[in-house]
Amino acid sequence: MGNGADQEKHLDRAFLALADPVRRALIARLSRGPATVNELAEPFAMSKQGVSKHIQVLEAAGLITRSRNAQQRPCHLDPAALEALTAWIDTYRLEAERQFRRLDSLMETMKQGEKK
Amino acid sequence: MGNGADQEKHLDRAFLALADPVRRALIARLSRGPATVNELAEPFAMSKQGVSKHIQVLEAAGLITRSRNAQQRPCHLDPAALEALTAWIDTYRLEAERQFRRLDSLMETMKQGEKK
DNA sequence: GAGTTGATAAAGCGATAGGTTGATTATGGG
DNA sequence: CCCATAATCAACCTATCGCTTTATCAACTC
Repeated sequence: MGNGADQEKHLDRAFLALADPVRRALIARLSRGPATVNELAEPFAMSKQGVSKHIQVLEAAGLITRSRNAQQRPCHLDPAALEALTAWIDTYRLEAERQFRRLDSLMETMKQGEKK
Repeated sequence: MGNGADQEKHLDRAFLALADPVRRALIARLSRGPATVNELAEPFAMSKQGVSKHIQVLEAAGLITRSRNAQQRPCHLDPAALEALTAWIDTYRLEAERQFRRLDSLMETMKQGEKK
């Protein structure tokens, strides 16, 4: 075990974490620097507990890490975790683009053949 | 309307579409070329209707498009849709990395100050 | 036009995501 | 020690997700 299923679970959690406007807004905020739960919750028309849950989702997905400063537990965005996601997407985007180019040149070849 | 809420909804759908191992496998398959529902469903221990639903999720998210060929409705991966997602992620990843570098050079400056 | 094949629609079901409120746990200050 | 602050836990509710089975639609074949 732990072969690829864990990776799959991790991708599940990471992409699911991005599939929510509140969590994306949290990420946007955290990209500009660390912040506490209270700071993160302030702009939202939502209970602090609700935001705290969103933060836990982001943490479980590995997209953010947390430190400690007295009672506060500041959140930090992890760029490497984001990069892992773009890497996954790009694998298949690039493959698809390669296939398209292959098809294009095939059609070009066929068109040349017709002219003869 | 249509200001930014639609974009948010679109990102919701797109990232949610990626947050499932079956749908990611479908994307992986489609990156190597178009395929019909039957072809896509074949490798899965799941009803064809189940796979069809997954495909509809991918289509609603704009990640794939569909054409028509007799009774078949082949699926095609849309690389541009994938690129839009990496673009969103990279916006915040790059910003976060910029902030880290800024912090690093600040700490470097402070260390130099101490030496004096 | 009757049958066949590819794909979807509809309805139902268990699991879980996302939100609330109220109680509880740390940590620090006076 | 007592109190305030930061954050989480626990229980609960509703909506949605993922999947199944049954029935239906759409396009071709003979």
